[in-house]
Amino acid sequence: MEIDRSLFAEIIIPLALPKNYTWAIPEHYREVVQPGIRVEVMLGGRKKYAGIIKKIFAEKPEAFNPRDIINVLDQEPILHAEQLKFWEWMAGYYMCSEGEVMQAAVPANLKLSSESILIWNEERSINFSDLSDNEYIVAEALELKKELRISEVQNLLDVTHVYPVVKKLIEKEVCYVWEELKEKYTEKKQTYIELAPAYRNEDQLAELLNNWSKAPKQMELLLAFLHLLKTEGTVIQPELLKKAGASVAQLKGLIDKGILIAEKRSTDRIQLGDQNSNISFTLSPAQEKALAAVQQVFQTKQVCLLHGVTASGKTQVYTQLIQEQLDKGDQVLYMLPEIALTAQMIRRLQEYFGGQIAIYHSKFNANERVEIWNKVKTGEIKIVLGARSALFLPFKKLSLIIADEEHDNSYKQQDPAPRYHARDAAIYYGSLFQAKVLLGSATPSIESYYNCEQDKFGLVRLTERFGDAKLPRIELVDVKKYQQKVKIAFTEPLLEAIRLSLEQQKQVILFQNRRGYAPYQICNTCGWIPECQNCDVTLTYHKFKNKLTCHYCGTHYPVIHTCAACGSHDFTQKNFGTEQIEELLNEYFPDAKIARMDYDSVKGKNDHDALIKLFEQRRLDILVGTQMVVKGLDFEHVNLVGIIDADGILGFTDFRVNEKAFQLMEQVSGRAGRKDDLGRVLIQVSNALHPVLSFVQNHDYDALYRYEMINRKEFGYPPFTRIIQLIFKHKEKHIAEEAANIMMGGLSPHFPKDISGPAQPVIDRIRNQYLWELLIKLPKDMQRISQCKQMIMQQAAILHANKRYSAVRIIVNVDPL
DNA sequence: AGCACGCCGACT
DNA sequence: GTCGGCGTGCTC
Repeated sequence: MEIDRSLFAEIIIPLALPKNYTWAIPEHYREVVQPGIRVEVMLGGRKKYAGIIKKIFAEKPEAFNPRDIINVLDQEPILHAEQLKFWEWMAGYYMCSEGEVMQAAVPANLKLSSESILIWNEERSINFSDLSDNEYIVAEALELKKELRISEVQNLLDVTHVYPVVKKLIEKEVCYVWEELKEKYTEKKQTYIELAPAYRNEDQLAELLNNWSKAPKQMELLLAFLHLLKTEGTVIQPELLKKAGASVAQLKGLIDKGILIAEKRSTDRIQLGDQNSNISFTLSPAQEKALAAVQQVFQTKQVCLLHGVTASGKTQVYTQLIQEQLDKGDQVLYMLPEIALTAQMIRRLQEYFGGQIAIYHSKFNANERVEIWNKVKTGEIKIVLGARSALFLPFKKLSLIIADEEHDNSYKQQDPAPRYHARDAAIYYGSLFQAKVLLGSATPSIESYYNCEQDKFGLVRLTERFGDAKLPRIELVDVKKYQQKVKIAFTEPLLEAIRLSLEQQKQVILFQNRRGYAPYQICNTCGWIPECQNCDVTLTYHKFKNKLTCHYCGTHYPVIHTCAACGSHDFTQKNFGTEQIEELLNEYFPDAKIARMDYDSVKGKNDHDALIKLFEQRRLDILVGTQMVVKGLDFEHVNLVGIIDADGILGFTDFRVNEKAFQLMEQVSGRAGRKDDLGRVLIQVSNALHPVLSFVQNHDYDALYRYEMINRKEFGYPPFTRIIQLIFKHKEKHIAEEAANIMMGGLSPHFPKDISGPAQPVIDRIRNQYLWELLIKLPKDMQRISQCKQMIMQQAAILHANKRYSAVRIIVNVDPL
């Protein structure tokens, strides 16, 4: 028998396949393949993908005949072994495929796209008599060039639909389709302008300038160049020409004279700039103590929670820790929730670390992301400041991960799989590198605090605000005292407080957690409330757009004037959104400069930064906003924060109400007051006895924690358990419900006490799909959890084998919080 | 994710 | 009679 020396590779391709597929490695690629290298593979009839080799083995699979790899795309792996391990863990833990993890992890440009190409069929006898005019044109071009892209065919023809023509040509065997995998990543080349070596010393340059006689325009240009060189370090052609208002010809004059040189080279889009500007700063004694305590914790524990009140200067502690890693030559990942990644924050860190820091989040363009990817891989980039997606960067020698604002829900990816929690995943990822993980928050999540109590994480507190600043005074205003029948937005005490602040030339932040103008409207005759057709959510009136909007799915509706239930035309608008609050403020304070910050008013990221800048520079007096005003912003001159409607915050339907309400109110109030002025926080509320309010008033996180622990124990929710949420989706309500309950039946013999059933309808219906939910609450027992996951997969397979339920989509969400 | 295969409504 | 809708299933 012939000895089979063939090799095979398990390859991850960016698809939601139930498992990884295997391809054969042809003889001539044997020497160059290794895990982490991308290869081009064929899947199905004509589709090609760039997949990543996970592992290489010699045993031929029995069940199928692997196809050959077509091509090897890299000379060296695009990631390290740690990342592949991390993907595997994530797929297992969050119950998704490794392909889905790859989708989330790898920048689009490292995944490849296929572009169809038409190839001239040499075998066909050249007889064009049976072709139409358009077909003839294309066929002729094909005969000449042998191949054409679809896009080129488009240019050739004067019709909008090229596909029918192409289809006919293929049928008539004039050509066939080939597909080319094309690397989308193109290096950006730019023309750099530099001084010619002869003029690089001061004397030579001075002499040149002093003896300048002709061409004043060129002189001007040269001076502009020197200025840019001094301020920016490097000079690129378009910037120089723009700044000097000069033409290419004038620049060419200087180059021809041998004074300047132009060089085209690929730029690094991320400006790594100069090293460490090292603005020195000193830690306060409290910060010093906290830093030492964190270091102490890291001696014995991998994870440390830094519980520091707002404006206690956690960032300075981080900075110090980051510096330590840099001194060791290691890398650091600093994660922030997307919303807190503001220009203000970035600027502050760049001041400390100069060009060594790279910013990374999903809104970056693809080329930039690839560059950062590569530089993190080689270790050239030491610090990455990024949102949750930065966790997937191919770090080489990571020694510290910071997850700031650890409690923030946006660390959890909800929609496309992998439904991962970046804070939790960071702890596993860190463990692969023996890296330490620092969680920071002024209002820690209950589960993290619980982990501290269980001695799993270390806990360090920072209870003093930086620079002697005091915590603001928090006052409750009982709205019931000030309003008659109709709900009002502003009580007299709040108006008075705003007036006072404006008189003192101070700034005011008003917080209202509802966008739009009026959150809902109600028919005065029968009480009918307009709702979204998809989501069963009340529609919010937006005055500016003059539309009703569903804040859940984003659908717009024309304004409704006629009641759908009784035909009455008499509607009342209830409650206040930020839009209306802003309008009311303009009436109350016509002279104040007022701005609104919410999802509708800040479209792009730049609008957001611009607004913050305006406020920072005190060009605005009052800022009205939703949650957006809360995150990671420090303003020097705010001495009043008003919470318009605390009832709205305390009345969420979520079981985490209290935790969320505390977080929101605590974070907003943190915006008030600085060293010279402790500031005021006014909370308008009708239920002034709500316990959370007293926790907020006393800034007493521990009291909230104890209160929540009792609540959670009653409901059997985390942190005592691991939760797996199963969502069943189907067009027909009862089929989704039945499927959910059958799953429950299948699971309950094995996990009798863990499942909360029967299935519950999920709050909303999205895109005509009905959603039913099952919750499984498991003790933190590794074996039991993996047993349960296996059982879920098994039951799902059984369910799908039944024709009736084969179209039920099952979404598995592990730790759905 | 594609894409082919396959089974029921409005048209040259 | 067909063209074409999108529901279901498979891809190493």
